[in-house]
Amino acid sequence: MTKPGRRATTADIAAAVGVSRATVSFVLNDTPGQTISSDVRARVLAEAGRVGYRPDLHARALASGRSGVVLIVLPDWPVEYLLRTMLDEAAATLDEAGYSLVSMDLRRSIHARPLWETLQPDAVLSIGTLSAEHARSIQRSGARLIAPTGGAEHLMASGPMTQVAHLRDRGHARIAFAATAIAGMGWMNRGRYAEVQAAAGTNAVPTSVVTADNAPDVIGEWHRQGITGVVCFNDDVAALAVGAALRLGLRVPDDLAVVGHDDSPIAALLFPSLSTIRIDVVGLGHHFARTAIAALSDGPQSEVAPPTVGLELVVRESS
Amino acid sequence: MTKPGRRATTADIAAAVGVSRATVSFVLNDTPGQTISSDVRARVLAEAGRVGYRPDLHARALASGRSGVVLIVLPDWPVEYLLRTMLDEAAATLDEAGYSLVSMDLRRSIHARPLWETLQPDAVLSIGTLSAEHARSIQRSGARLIAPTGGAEHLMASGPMTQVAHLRDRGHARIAFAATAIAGMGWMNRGRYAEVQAAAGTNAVPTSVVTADNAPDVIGEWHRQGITGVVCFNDDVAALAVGAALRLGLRVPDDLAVVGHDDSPIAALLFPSLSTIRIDVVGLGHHFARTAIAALSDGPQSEVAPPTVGLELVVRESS
DNA sequence: CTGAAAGCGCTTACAG
DNA sequence: CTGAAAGCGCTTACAG
Repeated sequence: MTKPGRRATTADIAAAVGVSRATVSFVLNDTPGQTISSDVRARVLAEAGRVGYRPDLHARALASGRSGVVLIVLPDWPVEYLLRTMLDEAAATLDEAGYSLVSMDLRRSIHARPLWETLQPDAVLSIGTLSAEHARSIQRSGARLIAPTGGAEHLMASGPMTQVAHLRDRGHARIAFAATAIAGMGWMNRGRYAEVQAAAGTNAVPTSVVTADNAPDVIGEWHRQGITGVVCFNDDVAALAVGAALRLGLRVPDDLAVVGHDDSPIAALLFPSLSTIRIDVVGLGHHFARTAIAALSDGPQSEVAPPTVGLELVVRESS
Repeated sequence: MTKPGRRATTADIAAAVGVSRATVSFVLNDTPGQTISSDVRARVLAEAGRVGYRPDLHARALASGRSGVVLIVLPDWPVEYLLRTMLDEAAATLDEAGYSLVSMDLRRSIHARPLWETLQPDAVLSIGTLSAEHARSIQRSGARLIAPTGGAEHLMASGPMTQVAHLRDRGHARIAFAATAIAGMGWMNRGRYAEVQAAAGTNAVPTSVVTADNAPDVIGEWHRQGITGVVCFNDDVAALAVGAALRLGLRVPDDLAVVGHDDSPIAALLFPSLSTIRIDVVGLGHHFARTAIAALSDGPQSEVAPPTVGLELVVRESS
């Protein structure tokens, strides 16, 4: 353990083995293009193991100019369970390439400084749409900014299509779209609604933001209008729609069929359980990681093809 | 902007102002115990602003031996919505003290290296119980390990007490405890159950892990035994219990009262909505941050008093 | 009270 | 093919 209370450094190893620090660095990093005698290599490795050598990451980052950290900025979407799985996959993929993934979300309290300022990552990967100010701030920090063109939200455009098609299959001609009341989701509501209209082949699809307070009124009104199928922004909204229908004495799915989105944990828990759209988050995570790795590699800036996000209809009791 | 394509350094500022780099550092960091003429101070600040100076964090960390990063290891608990709010508060508190908070959870894929190895944080704050191996790994990384004595789970011991008291108030003499099937929560199930028994004043409290599959059987059996009140591990379990009761044709809360725990988002969404226990996560977050700051401060290692976690009963329709 | 100098622990062009 | 030397951008004891 060399000197007590101090971590071993490359200098310690170099001195013990009787080579230069450069050689130690080459061996430890498997630097390509270096020819180290297998004897020296073995002795360096042995000594490193003996003293429990652990490189100082800050020194390495300072010398190499790369921190090995990729920061991912999570969108302000109410889909944490989805993001988790996606992050797991992205982290694993990045790890194989020698990067470690740190995640943050933007809706932190106002005082805390964004992590790209305090972590100095090599790259910042954004899932959702970034404000111009944040984008500038990231550029200024020196990190490479990687954001999917148009934002990741467009990746799931086929969700509403699938929802509508399913209700059609079930024989529901008159449908409505239930939007979320979550702040900041307005543009996403509109995007989904537009998809629903396109899939339904008409602009005359009733729509409303559905909240715990207004759900009975909205659902009741739709029922009176002859609506028998409701496409929901997500499973939380679907839960409200189903709850309201039940309170009104309607049968689900007989009087009103409801389809959620995201296959959130509550979808299977509810009674009746929710039909919904499951997203291939593993594929998404893998794609984001590959995008970051490609952008960080020295080669010519290869454009990364937009991913094909797998969406799958999960049929349960509510439809 | 000094030289194009390169960030300004303290050397650039020092040269422009005509002072040493040390002076620049003293001014920029407001280093106590230094006497800098206000003229010099102003000129350094002005130049720093002009060139948009941003310190290199890796260089700073290497020189100072402190990274300014606190890593918080999230427990593998199914309470993400709670942790989020707690993290917000902890991050804000740490930020004021000059630290930035990074969070990770342990159930990442096996290949990804833990963040304490790749980030070299000053401290690692653990919320839940850490495996001995992880604890050793953290120590080895050089980070200061901060873990609440006995784990944070003990902080909420009074939750079950409140649940039981509430059902008693509602006139339910015969109660049962519904445990969660989530892997790794066994010890927490047992802890909660022990609390329930203590609060009920008897060891004869029926208990069972409740899953989507067995819920109707379990609830039906309890009903036949004369149980009228169910204390649940959390709101997800409560949702299962309520759903099962409804499927069996029981009225909630008339035939069976159910109390959840955590006040998760679904608690208010469900029909009937769930009575539950709300946790003062803001207070918790603040406490964890203060603990870390105290541990990191140079002063004598002051023992941090265990926090008083506020728990509040939220009465809704299910009880 | 001030600032020149040493040093933090690495990496990597470059000279041998 | 090898390794001595310079350098990354800061901080901070220490000498003036």
